[in-house]
Amino acid sequence: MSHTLGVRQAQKQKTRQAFLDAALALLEEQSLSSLGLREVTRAVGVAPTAFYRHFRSTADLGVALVDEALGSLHPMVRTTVSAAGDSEERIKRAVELIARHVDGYPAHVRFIARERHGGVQPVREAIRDQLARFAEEVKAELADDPQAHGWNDEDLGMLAHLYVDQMLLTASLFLEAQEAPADERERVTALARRQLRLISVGRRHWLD
Amino acid sequence: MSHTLGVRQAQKQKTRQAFLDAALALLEEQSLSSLGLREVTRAVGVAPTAFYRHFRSTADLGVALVDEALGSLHPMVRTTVSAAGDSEERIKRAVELIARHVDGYPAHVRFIARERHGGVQPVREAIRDQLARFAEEVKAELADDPQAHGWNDEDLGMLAHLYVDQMLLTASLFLEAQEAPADERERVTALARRQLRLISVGRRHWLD
DNA sequence: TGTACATCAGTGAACGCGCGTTCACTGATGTAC
DNA sequence: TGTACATCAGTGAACGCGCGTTCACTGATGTAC
Repeated sequence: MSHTLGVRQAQKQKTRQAFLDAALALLEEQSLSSLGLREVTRAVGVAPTAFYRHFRSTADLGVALVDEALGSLHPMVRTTVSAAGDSEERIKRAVELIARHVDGYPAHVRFIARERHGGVQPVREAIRDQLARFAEEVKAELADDPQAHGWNDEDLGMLAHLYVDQMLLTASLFLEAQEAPADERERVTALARRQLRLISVGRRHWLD
Repeated sequence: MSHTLGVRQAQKQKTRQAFLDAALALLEEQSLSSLGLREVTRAVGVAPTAFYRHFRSTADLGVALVDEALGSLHPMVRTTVSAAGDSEERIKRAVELIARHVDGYPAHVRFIARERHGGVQPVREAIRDQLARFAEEVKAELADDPQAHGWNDEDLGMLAHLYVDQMLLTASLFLEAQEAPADERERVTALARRQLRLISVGRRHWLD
């Protein structure tokens, strides 16, 4: 038996989501540190004061956006790393999955790439923590691979971070490619594959 | 015989530099997209209207900062890549050079990391272009290395981009480490070395 | 070298505007009996 | 089921403030003769 929310709670959540959506849209063309409270409420269509019923500040809203954005990234990372098949096939699939995620959630990707090094400390910290959790997940996934035999914990962590950073950087390249001539997408795909291939080679001969 | 600037020109350049310095300092705690014109002039100690004698807008000032910041990065990149010695020694030296650059120009590093994916388009473009030039330089440097025998142009480009991104990411990790417990620096050093080592291994066996 | 005029970096007053935050409010939803 | 009261998401007026930009200005520096 599922817990049904009261009408009031449901409406509140709906408004909250409207704030998150509106903010994310506005953030395609600016940084969080310049996002105005009134700007967001205007986009949602409520009074400025309604904002305070949901968030203390735009920084607070930003932290909520981090959870939403990296939540959607979670399944992608898992699928990417655990993709089956031989090395070349896995690389192809991984890059494809990244491209598809960027197509599906461009604003989320942009937000994370932008605010990871952005001007709002609590948001930077939230992203750092979430990415660290990601890296841990990736590390666990890597440890299961027979190729990881003989690897120590720190080496696995290093590789996991390398993959996570590489994914994010590739995602942001795909994002830029969205507003570029059509062949840019293929250039990014080729580059990303090549880089993953080099990491694969390094991985294979790490213990030589 | 060197061309000496008139008093007027010299004073103007001095004020312009004061604008750049003040802006860079203010940008340690916010993004360019929220930097105010009056905020900068207040920090410099001139009237708000003086700003327009030097820049059209804060975005324009941002582009000027890109040139300054990546200008200072230039020598570092060259030295890092061309560092002599065997592989392990080169890696140690490279990571050390990055750490030293971050100590010397923390605000420059922060600015580039922040605005690379930031909310101001012309600045993003300026950074992208400058980093592309960097990658070209690194590529030329790599091509001179005997290890590059048999590598095609695209593979060299891929490796160059990988190094440039890796350098920037490492630099921004060192930056964060500045306001963390002392041993964080060593953790970053160890991680960066390990990652460069993996890239080295991949590079060595690329043509296997 | 001295004089008369041109240039132009920096000034200071003024403008209209949107900002974040406060406060007492309204009226639909929730709850106790 | 009906009634009386409590809760609380969203309102709307008001505030003081700093913003970007305009404009005519000043006075030191530069230039022509």
